[in-house]
Amino acid sequence: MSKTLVVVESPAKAKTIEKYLGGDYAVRASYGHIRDLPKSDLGVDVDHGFEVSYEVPEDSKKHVAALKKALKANEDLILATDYDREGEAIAFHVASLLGVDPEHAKRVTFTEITRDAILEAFRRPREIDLKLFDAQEARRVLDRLVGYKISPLLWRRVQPGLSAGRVQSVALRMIVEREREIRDFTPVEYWSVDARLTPRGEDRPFLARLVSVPEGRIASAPDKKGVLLTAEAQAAAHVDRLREADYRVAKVESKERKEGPRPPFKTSTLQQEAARKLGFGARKTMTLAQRLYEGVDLPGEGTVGLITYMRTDSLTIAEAALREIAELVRTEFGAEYALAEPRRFKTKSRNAQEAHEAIRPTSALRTPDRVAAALDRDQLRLYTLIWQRTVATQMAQARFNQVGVDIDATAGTARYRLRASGRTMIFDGHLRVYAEGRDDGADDDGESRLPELTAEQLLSLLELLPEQHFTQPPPRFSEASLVKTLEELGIGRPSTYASIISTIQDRGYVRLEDRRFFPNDVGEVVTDKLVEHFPDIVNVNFTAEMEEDLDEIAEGDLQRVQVLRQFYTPFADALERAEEKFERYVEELD
DNA sequence: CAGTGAGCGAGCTTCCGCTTGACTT
Repeated sequence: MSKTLVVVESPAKAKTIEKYLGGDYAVRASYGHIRDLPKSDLGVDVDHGFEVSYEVPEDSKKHVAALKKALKANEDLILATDYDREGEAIAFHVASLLGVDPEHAKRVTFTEITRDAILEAFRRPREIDLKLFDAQEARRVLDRLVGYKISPLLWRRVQPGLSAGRVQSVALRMIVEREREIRDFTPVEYWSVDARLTPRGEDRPFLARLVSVPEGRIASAPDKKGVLLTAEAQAAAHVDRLREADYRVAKVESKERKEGPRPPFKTSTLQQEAARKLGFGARKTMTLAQRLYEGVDLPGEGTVGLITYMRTDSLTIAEAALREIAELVRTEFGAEYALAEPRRFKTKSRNAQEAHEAIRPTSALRTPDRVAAALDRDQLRLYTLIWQRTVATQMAQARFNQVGVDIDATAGTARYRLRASGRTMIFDGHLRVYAEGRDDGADDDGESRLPELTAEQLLSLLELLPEQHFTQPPPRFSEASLVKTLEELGIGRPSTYASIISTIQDRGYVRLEDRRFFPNDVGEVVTDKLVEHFPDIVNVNFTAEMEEDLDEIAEGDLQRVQVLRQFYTPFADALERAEEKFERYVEELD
């Protein structure tokens, strides 16, 4: 019987797809990239059109051998690697290593692993997109040139074993510059005044904040417009007059506010939430997620993958999954929690390639309770987080009653205004299942319960509470906030976020203390040298500009060699100048 | 003659992005 060999990246994915495709197909995994530039040479001929030499890394040899063997046992080859730049390159390299002409190899792509999507995709194979492959190769070569040309300079002039790269050096620079902002920060003092009030003759106290004084509106912080209470004496003068004032409700504003759920998880937000809510590092989160993805033994079901692919930048949820979640919400929580139409989310991140779905349970019906016995404690905690976040995306908005109360305080001719706000939940909606965690440092918005109040109502003053504040320096990066910022800048990919964090620590550039990044001396020295000699490359916009060029290659508007030459000519000059001027760093580094 | 030490030379480190084990902490 003649069968067709299908190649994907991941063995777990291979298993699932094989199940959907049935007996005519044998599905095997490449285990990621199987061919790369050599480890110990540049592997790029910069004088001859940036020609590359590839080799199969030692660890990939067994996988290539397995694929070759599998192709012998089958008739045909279909490359079903991810629908993105890297996936296209893997397809190209697999074809060429298996002796199939990449120009005529059969290529199939899909963005969700569901039966319908797979079967549909296999109905219409296409060819490998050579322009997209060209863009990938340009990316690969550029990263190699940056990394392998600059790093040796650091070995000679700063310390052996150091490294520089398009991604890691920008990450390091952000940490170093943040530290300097903190060092240079001068706190500015300012004051606020709160009044504890109660309706006259009653005991239902609430807090209101002083928002304007006779001279004008108060600035809530030094960088805001208005009158700033800069010293205790200034606040005290107002407090003295306010002590004698008459308080009266001027206006009560009540409106309903609605709040929708957060989008489903992608790699970066999963890492952020797992850090906030569970205290997991990025590496730990990814290892646990990998286990959930690969699957666990469930009684009666065999080995089942519990979540979709965990290295993704997509917010899309498959239609079939949306239907299943909607059904679950209706039966589990009732019709008032359900949506008339599925809620869909669009990614805002630059540079997203969206080859996969969002991270979601493979079946919402596998509730955390039902899988608990098959998971260890941390796996279950992470699964629960993913399950809740996903289900919440298909639940009704939460509704709040938002009340704002303006209060006039009159002391002789002096007129003051205070404001109290409160919020009560009318309907929990999606919050019944999941509420996003807050970063520490996020200010409590001071919203609390207010008594029923009406305009013209008279109030009694119970207490005045002047409070001293100081402006705060920006916070040091955590793993999660670093990843978040990198993603916003389009730097790094879901598969590399955790390793970026490791690299800058392994090199001794930074250290984590109380889960915050602090730069070490060597990190500061390297950053200064790189900024001095390679300002264009350690710039947060460098990757974005590179991506634009890569898009043009993929569109066929530019050639790989043009982009590389345009990059390399000035880069080679900078290298030469750095070679002359980059002074050896002599001071003792620990 | 055996052991020591100075001096020399060779070889290594490194990128980003795709993927799992294998193997320590």
